[in-house]
Amino acid sequence: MAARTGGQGGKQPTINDVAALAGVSKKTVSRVINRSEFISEKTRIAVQKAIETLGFVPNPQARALAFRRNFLIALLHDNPNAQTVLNFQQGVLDAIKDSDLALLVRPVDRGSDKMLDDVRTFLEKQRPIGAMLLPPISENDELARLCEDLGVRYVRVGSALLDDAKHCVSSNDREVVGEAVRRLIALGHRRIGFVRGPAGFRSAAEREKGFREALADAGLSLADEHYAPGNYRYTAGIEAGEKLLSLAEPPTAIFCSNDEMAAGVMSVAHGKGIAVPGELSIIGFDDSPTATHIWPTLSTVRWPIRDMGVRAARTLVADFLGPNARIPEGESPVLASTFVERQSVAPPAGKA
Amino acid sequence: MAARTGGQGGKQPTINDVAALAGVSKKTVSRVINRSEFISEKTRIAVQKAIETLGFVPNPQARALAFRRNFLIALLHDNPNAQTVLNFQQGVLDAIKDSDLALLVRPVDRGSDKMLDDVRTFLEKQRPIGAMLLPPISENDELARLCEDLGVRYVRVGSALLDDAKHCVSSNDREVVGEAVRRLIALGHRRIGFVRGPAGFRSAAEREKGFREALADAGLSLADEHYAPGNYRYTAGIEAGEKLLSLAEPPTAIFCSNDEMAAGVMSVAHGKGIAVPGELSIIGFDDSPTATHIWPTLSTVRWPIRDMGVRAARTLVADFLGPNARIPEGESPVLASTFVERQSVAPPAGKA
DNA sequence: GATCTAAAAGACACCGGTGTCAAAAGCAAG
DNA sequence: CTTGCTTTTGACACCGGTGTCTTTTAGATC
Repeated sequence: MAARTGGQGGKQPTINDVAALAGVSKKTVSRVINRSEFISEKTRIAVQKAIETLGFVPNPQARALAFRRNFLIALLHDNPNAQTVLNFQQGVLDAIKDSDLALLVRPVDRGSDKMLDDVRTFLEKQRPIGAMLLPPISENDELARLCEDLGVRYVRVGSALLDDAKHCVSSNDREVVGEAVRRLIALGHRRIGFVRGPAGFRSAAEREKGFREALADAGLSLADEHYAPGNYRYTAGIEAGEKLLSLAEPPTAIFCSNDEMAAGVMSVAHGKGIAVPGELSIIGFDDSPTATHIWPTLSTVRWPIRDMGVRAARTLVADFLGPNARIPEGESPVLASTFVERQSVAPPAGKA
Repeated sequence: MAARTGGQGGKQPTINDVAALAGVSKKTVSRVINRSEFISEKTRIAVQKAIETLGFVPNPQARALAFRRNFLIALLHDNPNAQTVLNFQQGVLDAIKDSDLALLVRPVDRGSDKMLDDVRTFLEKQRPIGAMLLPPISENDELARLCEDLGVRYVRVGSALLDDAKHCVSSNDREVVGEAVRRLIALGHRRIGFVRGPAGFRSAAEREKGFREALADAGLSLADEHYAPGNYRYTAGIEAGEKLLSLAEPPTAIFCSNDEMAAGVMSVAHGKGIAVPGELSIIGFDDSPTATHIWPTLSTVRWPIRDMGVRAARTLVADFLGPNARIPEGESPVLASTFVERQSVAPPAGKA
């Protein structure tokens, strides 16, 4: 509600204007802006008034230059899943809303051999305070080292601990996948198929581990023929569905490493006239919008991605976000994913 | 492939270091950086060499300060559709990839009464060169005026011309919706339902116009009972589906103003045992990932959103993007949407 | 009132670039 | 070798803030 100057593209007032109006030196104004404690209440109020009268907003470039530090944090991602990126982004923005920070978004191409150079140039140019690395690029150790070398703070977001807690935000995917599988087993499923994520993805490996552990705990194991590779794409789900559902003894339930592939499996089932969930239960992972937009709605694992965005921002720049953003010493960087049961899961045929 | 300094968080070289190494004044280095023409080839080469030796990267904050202009462009959005935002973002990044520009992302809450103040503060703080407004906030005239007042360039992205060509990028939604509807009519459909987008959205109005025009051209009209309101959400699609498919004489085809609502209508059809496309054809709008992830796959209108991102960036800052980013005088700011036919469309029952 | 001390305010250089304008260098013509 | 002009280069102030150090002010004590 600060009073405004005329607008009309007129020049923004500077710290000098404020100083002149308040009848103090610019350094004093600077002290007020930065909440210095060595300033008398009377002066502070006078300066505040001048600031409001002029509608003064400190120039962040000048501050950045003088502070030798930019009030920017960067989000680096190479993500096939738009919703995830955007939700995370939203969380970060929630966290930095009332601060002086702004968010810079930078997609990177992990396939390119110039990737490291690109990121280096970007970081050298923009000099953000810190960078947040989303999976799968968070799994790249060279990238983390690069940040370290450049003096840029970083946080790696992942499905498992990738680094020490100071540089890490993750979720307990493995356990929750286990929970989902135990649910299938409890319903009576014994032949449970698995569609894997792409090789080289930590998230894919974690989900597979959780899956196998849960089977093993129940004295079951994953038959080779019930295993399908994948790459997190819909088409891989189609292929996996074709493979698993053409078997003489097809699985009665299939766990897919993400929702997109689950949607692919489901459409193969529809095409073959296999009822979901009557004859086939399906579980996905991500709780993407697709999960609720397909029919029947998909049971899946919800990743606390927005909260992870908040947490990542706090981990990175708690010191810029005010006292209640501080993360208590020793607090775990692992946030809880949850299994969300929807229509796509039921007891196997003949067990209802 | 520039040679690197040691790294290790050591200080970045500055323009002074380069000048010293090359044995010239810093102003001369500045000329090289900015490709000034008043410089001899010999000096230029010497300076270039010094730059490469040191791995010098100009400090953008200092430049921003001296130029009185920040090398940032902002993307303002309040968008329910993550994929759209991200695709657009990607297009913008394609366009600015080899430039000095960076992208700042800023979601805004169009519901909040502080929205204008928030945006104003943001723009005053960051002082981007320009801002891109995505729908629906692109339809807000006050926001455009605010940019104007603050001397921030702007581009409004929309489904129809919202402003003069200098401030506008749009797509020809109306015509393409017409094309889709004509296709339905050509297949033999006569009872065609319509699910509308939210009131106050220009895009929703455009789609409805296109729909009604095409019907009218064929001598048909939209029966009141075949009309359902909506808000672009899946649940609205469910409600619309319940309404339209419970009629004594339900429509044989339904046009939905976006894919999400189409997915809702489709799941109602599945639930009622109505075959898609055998007994009901469905068309959506957006070509979101959902469109290909549901079964049967959804016919829809593809918005050239990534291209619109490229175009928006060029419209905004062609002068920063090199000569081939210039938009030829008089080129239309309207990009072509296309009708994408998939499985969800067929002749009406009994007409096969 | 004089003296001492701590708190508050200011002077001035500096962050790393660019703009302006003057000086130097290069070159052709006289 | 001058002169006159154009091209190239440099000196210096400046963009709008902050850091450091000094000076001023206010209050306490004698």
